[in-house]
Amino acid sequence: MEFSHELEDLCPVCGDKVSGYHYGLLTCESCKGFFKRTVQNNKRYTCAENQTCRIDKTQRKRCPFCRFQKCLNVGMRLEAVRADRMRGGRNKFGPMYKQDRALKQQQKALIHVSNFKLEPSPSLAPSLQTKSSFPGGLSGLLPPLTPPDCDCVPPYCPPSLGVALQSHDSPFPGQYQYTAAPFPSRSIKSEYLDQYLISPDSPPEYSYPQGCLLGSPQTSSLLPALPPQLVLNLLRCEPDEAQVRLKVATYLCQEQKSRGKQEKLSSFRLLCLIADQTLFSIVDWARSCIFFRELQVGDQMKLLHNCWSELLVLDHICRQVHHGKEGIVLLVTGEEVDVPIFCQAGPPLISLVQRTQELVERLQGLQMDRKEMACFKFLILFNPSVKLLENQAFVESVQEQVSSALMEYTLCAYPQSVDLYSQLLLCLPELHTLSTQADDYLLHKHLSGEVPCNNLLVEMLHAKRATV
DNA sequence: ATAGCCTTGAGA
DNA sequence: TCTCAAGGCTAT
Repeated sequence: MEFSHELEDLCPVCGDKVSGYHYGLLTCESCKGFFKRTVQNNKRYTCAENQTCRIDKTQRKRCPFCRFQKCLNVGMRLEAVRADRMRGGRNKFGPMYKQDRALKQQQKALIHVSNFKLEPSPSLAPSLQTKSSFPGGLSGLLPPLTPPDCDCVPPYCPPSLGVALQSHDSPFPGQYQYTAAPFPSRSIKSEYLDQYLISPDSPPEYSYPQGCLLGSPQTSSLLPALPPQLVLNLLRCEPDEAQVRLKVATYLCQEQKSRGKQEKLSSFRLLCLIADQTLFSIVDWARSCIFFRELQVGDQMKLLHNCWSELLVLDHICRQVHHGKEGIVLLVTGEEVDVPIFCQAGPPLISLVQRTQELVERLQGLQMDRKEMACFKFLILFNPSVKLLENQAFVESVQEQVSSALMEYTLCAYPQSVDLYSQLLLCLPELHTLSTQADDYLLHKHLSGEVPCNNLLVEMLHAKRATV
């Protein structure tokens, strides 16, 4: 399957071709060299603009400051640059590279056997195509062969938020046990920072260019500016995209298998299933989150009923912001779809897709990073204006804590963009509007019988309508 | 300064 | 011995 190659072959910093693992993750040769030069020579750059320069293959030379920031943001590791400049050999990251390779291989194999593609539906998208290489291939979800991986997936049970919240099992009990955390690039940096926080006596060779002036304990010494602990804690709660992708792909595979060869899903129904599964992963995420897990189930349900569609839209937007390919939407399954294809579905969806893309571009312009995304999710989840909360004061205090941690973080990490925090917050109303628009669209489709039943999406839709 | 290619060497 | 991610070299 081409798309997995495409995804793997792009440098997360500039989008150039990947040449191997360098300093913690797959990058291109030039960003490898740039990172090495910067760290070895302890270079300090400044940004002539407002530290939001877009870094791509053609523009990467223009602003080394933003390029280096991006290197750090995507997870390149300072400590992989050797202080003694010794050549050859292996470092401690070797096993992680190996594990990451194995995970990617596993994913590729699974997606390859499931051979799943968006199918053109006469009513929706007559020529729906993806970036994948199947010639006219969009031949439905299911492989003619039964992938061995699918056999271990238990039958799907009708979902319910209450059950999902109370159960300690995943919605896919026994499906995949991940004995070791995979190696997502986003977690590397936080791991590194955590480690650094624990052992401040062994600082990395490179320090962040700016010190943090705010008075949090960890930044009061000569240490480089580090994100507030709360932000790191929130980041640690983030789910691993690769695991979610694998879960969704496995489910789709199973679903299509039970459906049989004749009955193919329409593109819209397929997208509903994908959204449904994503929603499950969002509930799983919330359930395991700090703060949220301390709430009573009743409050948990009220909060989720209130914000599920915003979280779903945000999840989608995060993916697009970091994906960074103009005019192409990246699905949670890893599949890439051309934006115009969605527009064939008619005006309501065109407007939704366009507005979403505009918000994506706005956040890309602000170079929103994963820590800020993690804070956003909590700000949306912990909404104290939700009616009839048992513990409204707690919800309010979480929102306040997260919001001040986000402010501190933006000021520490991007001190030259003093209004970054407010610019980010200004995006929240648009996100809310988008999610409302998406709700309306979904309800309309549901009423015309186009949304699959036994669906968490539908349950949430009804629950939300009932409370409004 | 950049980036493509080359050399090195610990661990599998 | 082979692999491949480190550092090094050099034309642009």
